[in-house]
Amino acid sequence: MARDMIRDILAREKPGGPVTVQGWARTVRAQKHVIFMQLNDGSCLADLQAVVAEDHPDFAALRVIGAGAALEVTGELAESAGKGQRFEIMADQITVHGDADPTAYPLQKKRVSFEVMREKLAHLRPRAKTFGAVFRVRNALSHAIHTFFQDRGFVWVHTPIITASDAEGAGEMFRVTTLDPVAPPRTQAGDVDFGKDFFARPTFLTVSGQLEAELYALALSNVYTFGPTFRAENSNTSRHLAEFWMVEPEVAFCDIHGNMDLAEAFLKHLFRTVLDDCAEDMAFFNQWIEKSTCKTLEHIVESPFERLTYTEAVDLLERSGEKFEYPVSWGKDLQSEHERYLCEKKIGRPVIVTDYPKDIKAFYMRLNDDAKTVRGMDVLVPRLGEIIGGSQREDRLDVLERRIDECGLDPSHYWWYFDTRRFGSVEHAGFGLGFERLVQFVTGMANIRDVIPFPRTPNNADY
RNA sequence: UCCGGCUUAGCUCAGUCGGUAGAGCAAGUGGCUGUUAACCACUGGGUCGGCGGUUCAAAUCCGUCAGCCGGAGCCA
Repeated sequence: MARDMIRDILAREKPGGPVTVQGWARTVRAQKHVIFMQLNDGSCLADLQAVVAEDHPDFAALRVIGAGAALEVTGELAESAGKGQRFEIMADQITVHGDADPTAYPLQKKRVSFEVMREKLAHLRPRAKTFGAVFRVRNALSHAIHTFFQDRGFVWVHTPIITASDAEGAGEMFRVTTLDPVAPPRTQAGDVDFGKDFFARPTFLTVSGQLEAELYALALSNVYTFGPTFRAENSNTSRHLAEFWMVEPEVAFCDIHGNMDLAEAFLKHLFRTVLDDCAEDMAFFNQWIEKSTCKTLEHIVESPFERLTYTEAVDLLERSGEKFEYPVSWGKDLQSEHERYLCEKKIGRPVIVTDYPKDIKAFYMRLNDDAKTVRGMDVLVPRLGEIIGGSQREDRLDVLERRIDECGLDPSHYWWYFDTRRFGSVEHAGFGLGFERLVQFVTGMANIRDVIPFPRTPNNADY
């Protein structure tokens, strides 16, 4: 008989008919005359209860089935005689595909902290309710990202994982090499000779696909990247990973205003989609993980985003009378506390701050006519602060070369990037979104390591 | 990487003044009216994060390394 997914069964209007469910036992409650088995197959948060009556030929053997066993149950779908669920299966045929020794299986009916699941049980944690919900929502967000861009005619560009450029000079990079680490070839000066390495030059794992995405935007007009990026920073926080996924749209013939419109529509689409399509999982997060998450997302979807220049934002903060741990002054980057004050207390909805001082932003952002600020933009949301960072790019060759020089970067690494400003340059803009931070924000999960299947952090790559 | 806290049974934790270890949950066994993290009774379960030091004696004091948590920096 064909398999029925629990999600589909629970969506039925009426009981009746034989069904076959394949899944894992969440708990088994064996009584003298009846056994209740709670089954989950990952298709949704809810379990389906299988009822084994006393006259079942295997009743005695089935009493000792423990949590974690892989089971296949066929039987009539009935209206539940007990409270707590609409339907249940009156088990007819039961196959135990794989038992789980209860003295050894760690996910028993008890609370296990996220830390333990992450450190000792990362291989089994997708079977826990919270992680099932996290990874279904993560999937829904990935899908929504592609849908948003594909529906608007954007081309998904697969930018390289291995790169020779150091992008924006932002962050330590992981070196990629096939040289013998014990006895690498040396130059006459005694340095490691990367000319003899696999690519005949030093190479690294990418820290951003933005520069490559710009090349493709200046040919295909609307593009986006969505893939893994790597930072070798020794960051030990609940918001950083050494390997994470990033979304980076890039649009030609577009200035910073078009960029802001895109970012606003993008976030609203993502939040609307999870609220609609992941209602059961989102209700779970709202009840157990972060009590304000659904309200916050609804509020963002319904609110027009406020747009302020950095100079206006600093002015508002200075006049606010609010005491900040870090004082505000023009020229310094906004701290998380400033960002949160702006959109939570002062404005009361998402805020996009633009036109930052050039000295606190990257070389590729377009210089304004005042020669002091650049066309960068940060999208700030309640509870998190910055969720998106982007800019209109510097499209003038002479200004770009000057900025590279000012930032102390080696222009010889960027000859191909300069060529796009030499041949058919046009204004263009884009932004970046850290995917795990998005998942974190939507689910309310406190630690970023719990929203990626296999977190990579300093001293941790066990699974 | 910096500051602070923490690391004891499978899990969550207690452990006084330094005298060699305790609870709840989970598990096992038995019982049980259709249960919902079922319930009731009993039972088993420990290299006190690693290494080193002080002491007659260390879970406890000191040093060091590692990890986790919170904050900061870096950033996404």
